Amino acid sequence: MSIQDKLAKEVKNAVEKLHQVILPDVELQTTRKEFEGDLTVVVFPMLRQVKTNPVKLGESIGDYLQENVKEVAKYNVVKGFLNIVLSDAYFLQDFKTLKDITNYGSVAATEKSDTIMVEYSSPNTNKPLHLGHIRNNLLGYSVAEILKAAGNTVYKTQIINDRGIHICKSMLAWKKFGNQETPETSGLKGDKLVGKYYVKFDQEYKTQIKELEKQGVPEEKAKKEAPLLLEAQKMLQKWEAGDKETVALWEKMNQWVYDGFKKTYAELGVDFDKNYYESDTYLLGKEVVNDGLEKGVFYKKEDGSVWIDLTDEGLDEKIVLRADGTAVYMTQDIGTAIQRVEDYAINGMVYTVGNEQDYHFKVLFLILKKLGFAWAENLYHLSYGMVDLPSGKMKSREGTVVDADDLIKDMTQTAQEIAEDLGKLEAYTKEEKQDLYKIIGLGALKYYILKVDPRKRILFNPEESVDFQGNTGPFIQYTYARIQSILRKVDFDYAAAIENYSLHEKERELLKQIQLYPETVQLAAEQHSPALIANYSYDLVKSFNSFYQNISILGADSMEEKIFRVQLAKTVGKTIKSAFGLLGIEVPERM
RNA sequence: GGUCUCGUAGCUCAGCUGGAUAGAGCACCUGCCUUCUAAGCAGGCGGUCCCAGGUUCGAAUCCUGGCGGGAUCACCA
Repeated sequence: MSIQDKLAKEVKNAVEKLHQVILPDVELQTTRKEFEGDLTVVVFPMLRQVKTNPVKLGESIGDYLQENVKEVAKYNVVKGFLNIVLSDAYFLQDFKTLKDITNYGSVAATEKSDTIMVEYSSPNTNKPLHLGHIRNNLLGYSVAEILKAAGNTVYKTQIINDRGIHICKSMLAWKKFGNQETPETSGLKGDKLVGKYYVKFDQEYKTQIKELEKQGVPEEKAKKEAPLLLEAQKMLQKWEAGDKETVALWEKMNQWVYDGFKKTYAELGVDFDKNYYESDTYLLGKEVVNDGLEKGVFYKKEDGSVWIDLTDEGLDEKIVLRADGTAVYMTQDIGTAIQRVEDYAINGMVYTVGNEQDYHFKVLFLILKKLGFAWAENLYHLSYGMVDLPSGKMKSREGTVVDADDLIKDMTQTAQEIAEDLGKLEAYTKEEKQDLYKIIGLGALKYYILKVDPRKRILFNPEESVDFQGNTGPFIQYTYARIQSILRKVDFDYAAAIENYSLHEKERELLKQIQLYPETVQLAAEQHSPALIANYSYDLVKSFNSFYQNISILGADSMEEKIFRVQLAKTVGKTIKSAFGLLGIEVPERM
């Protein structure tokens, strides 16, 4: 039983004994820094049932606890707040077991655990990844890791949008203007090469529209009738008909893109257990829709299109199959969801997709529920805000994007400049340094993105580079490196548990912070929020640095102190590494 | 217009399942490297928690109504 549960129970006992009143529950919270104490009982709510003054009641409960609970050292009452000071013995005892737990903070999966598939990234195959994808990737990867740590079995996946008119645009432009250029001949990364032709298409398309307008064609009509667009549409039809040449080109160019993505994912440190391709799953969706039509979940309009009526739920009607029988976005997502459950026996899914699709997922989840799937109750749209630039929205077609590869390179470069300025790394080889710069640069970027609430939109200003000081990734990495440095210097055995020890205020603070880790992981999993882990890491590290700067570890007076403080430092290091692992951020042994 | 979402210090953000005097970082100002890594620590400056009502012993937090930003309401994905 946790100390919180134990205290809550004892407070109930106390009130029952002293006032013959049975409390429904007891509110316990961590004591605010300004007051002396570790845990605080809020007395106010009890006044409804116990007619007395809050200070007196608090004091009588405090007396009872001090006498009957061995972990309670003393107490004080301020207004209606009963502040409880826990004994050093309690903290030491707790730390004794905690310091040797290998996966501190994580819970192993059991038979009762959920099996959850986390979808993230899910790019189109016509252009390279940009900053928006980075946010998506980091969030999805991190939430997957957090769910794992919280005791779930997790599969990571992405759905690749490999079909549709947008791919045909790149293909057509390459065919027309590409002169058979390949990643090898151009030296361009595959996804960059394909993206180049996507932009090229748009430029040519716009030129054609202007020319048509000059000839007196209205803008709307020109947009629809530009020869290039018509040609792209024709290409899509050929693709769907299985035209050999078109399919071969499609395969070739998609492969270029996959090769490019592979590199970016590796740089970012994210991975997938399974890829799904839209071109594979959209047909299954159609079958399911037809089944649902028989069951009466959907209905057919006169023109043959299939719809679902969600007006009872406060939503609109939504199309699930076109009049010509072809699949829409929704059809494919229905099919994909069902395919996944068949493949992996999952009972829950997390979709990491931008908040512009809130409505889509609301509808998707409702449809799956109406189709009667039990697992539909356990679907979650991890919706996140867009990443905008000071100039506004990022648009691939207009070239106003922060490219993922470029950004990673820039961050590494900045890390290098700062490190060279500080000049602490002279002793290392070129390769070691380069690795370190990447770890730090990526640490800065990942932390910067993950520390904010996913729902909020991020304004990213490339001019003001991401910080490396204060509440940042490098700050936390630095503390980790510093701890490792201390551990390397230790020349005595520090395995023995310390008892009968009087805790320093800073040690006590730090211990309390360490104790919070497991519940933070659980909360982060419940809320699908890496930000909670990031903020926890920061608080822990602040606590440690204050401890580190104020009292000496290796220079402590007694051996007992030295041993205990080294144990503390080591445990903090372990916790930082674990927490950053959940964020997908590496920690360096030195920096 | 309907729906969803965000609004906290000059800037970036915590806090939001109601609790004490609203917290960090950046920026600005003061101190601290002959002793464990100063990417650090200690401190100062800085707030009508968008506004107005309501519920409550108690509201940044919950409810209602405004205001402002964003998203969405396609036989696009």
